[in-house]
Amino acid sequence: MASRYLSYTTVEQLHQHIGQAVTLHGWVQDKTGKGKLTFIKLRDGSGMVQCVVFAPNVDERVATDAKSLSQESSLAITGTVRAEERAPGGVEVDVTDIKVYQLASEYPITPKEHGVEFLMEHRHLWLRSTRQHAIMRVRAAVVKAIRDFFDERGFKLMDSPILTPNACEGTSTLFETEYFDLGKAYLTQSGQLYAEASAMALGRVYTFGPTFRAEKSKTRRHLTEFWMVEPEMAYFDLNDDMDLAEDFVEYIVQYCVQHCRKELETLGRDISKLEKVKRPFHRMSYTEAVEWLHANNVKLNKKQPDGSEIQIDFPWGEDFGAPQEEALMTQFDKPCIIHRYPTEVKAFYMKRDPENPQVVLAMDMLAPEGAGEIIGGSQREDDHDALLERILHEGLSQEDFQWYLDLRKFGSVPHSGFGLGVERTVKWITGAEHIREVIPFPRMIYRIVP
RNA sequence: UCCGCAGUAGCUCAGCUGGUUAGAGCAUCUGACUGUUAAUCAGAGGGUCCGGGGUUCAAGUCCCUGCUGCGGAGCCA
Repeated sequence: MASRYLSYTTVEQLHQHIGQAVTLHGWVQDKTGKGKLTFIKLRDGSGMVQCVVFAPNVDERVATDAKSLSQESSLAITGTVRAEERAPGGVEVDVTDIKVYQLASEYPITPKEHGVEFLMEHRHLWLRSTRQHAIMRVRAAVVKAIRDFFDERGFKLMDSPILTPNACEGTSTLFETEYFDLGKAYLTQSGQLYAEASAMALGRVYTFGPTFRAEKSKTRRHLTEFWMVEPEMAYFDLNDDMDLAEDFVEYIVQYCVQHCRKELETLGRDISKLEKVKRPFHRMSYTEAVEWLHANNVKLNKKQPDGSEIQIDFPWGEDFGAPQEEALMTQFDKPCIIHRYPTEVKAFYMKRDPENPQVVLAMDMLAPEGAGEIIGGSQREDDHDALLERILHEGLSQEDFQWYLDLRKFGSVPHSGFGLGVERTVKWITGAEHIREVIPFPRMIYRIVP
């Protein structure tokens, strides 16, 4: 592709240049030598290629430069592209010239193994490693799939504010900051309420941005700062919402299968499992799920007042924890939507099921292979008085939510939406062990550096 | 926040029932080698045994305490 600003070749394009002279710009991923031969593994962001320097064939200066190269030194390499069966990418470069930009010294991340703490402290450098490189490319593909999916279906991007005056859901803890003379402001934990207002203006919208939770969660599924995409649709009921969520997740996964095959192979991901992620997904109500837990003897660990733990039959009305969700998903090899949860465990803005006021029209999507919850959504309460009653019942301030209540006074309609956690989705697709690997610079309860 | 585990060379770790000079591999530096890809071979340098206190003739090892990190739970996407 001709370009005004890209005057050099990238590793990705090398197979189109066999037999030609090219100049590559990148970093030394690794170097080995054998006598008069020096092998430089060059990484340039698009991929990696081995470059071969044979001392008798080049200037003495080039041979010396090649020998002096250290891991992560930056350089430009000029040479001839040659098809090479032994090379992983099928090509090698016979070097004729080297221009060193900077010689790195004592790069801390070696080709050997490292501990998590060490790698996290060097996250800014860890991102250069093959595995992290592959994960970040999948992440970029997931984000593109998300945008394409909604943009191609007539949804409008309507970003929600990050600084907010109050909580969307009373439960979670919020990051707090001073806001001039207006008192406290909080970092958003969901753009949903604003997405609802946007949907009443534009019909079908989505908001996409970072969200913040000051919960002291310490698990491999939690970050304090994570990205969430939240579509909101006027005139959608819960079934429409679930259908859309299904289409959406199928689209993202299949997009990655198609466009990130190389990356997924690098990660050792079993792609056949992702290929199975096609509609229809499984669906069951909360009540059916509880019955399944009973039938399969999955118990709930309950803490006693004296601190000891006992196992009891899972009581209807309790929210599922990670052990229950994991048990439920063992039977499925594609996602499962669980719907109609008990009113008490869900947020105030969810609409009660007209057929059973004990439950709300909520739905969560659980991903297979232990990935857990990736989507939470619901049909929203569209009746002014019912919503007000829920707000007061939760002990929330009517004044804070006046603008939100207004949406039910001026042309209220049935509407629904959901939120998908980008990092949880990338974690599932890449098969990463821990969520900290799937965002460039993770923010966690005990880590904010780098 | 609660429960459990760990901290020894730049990195990953070993170090027995407390015992005299603290170990390996990788990384780094020097040298050899025309096909390496976690190269190989020969050599060299490299330590506040997490901090503080205690027990003991003697502590990397035992006890107390603090700090840091890891795994899990709860909360959630």
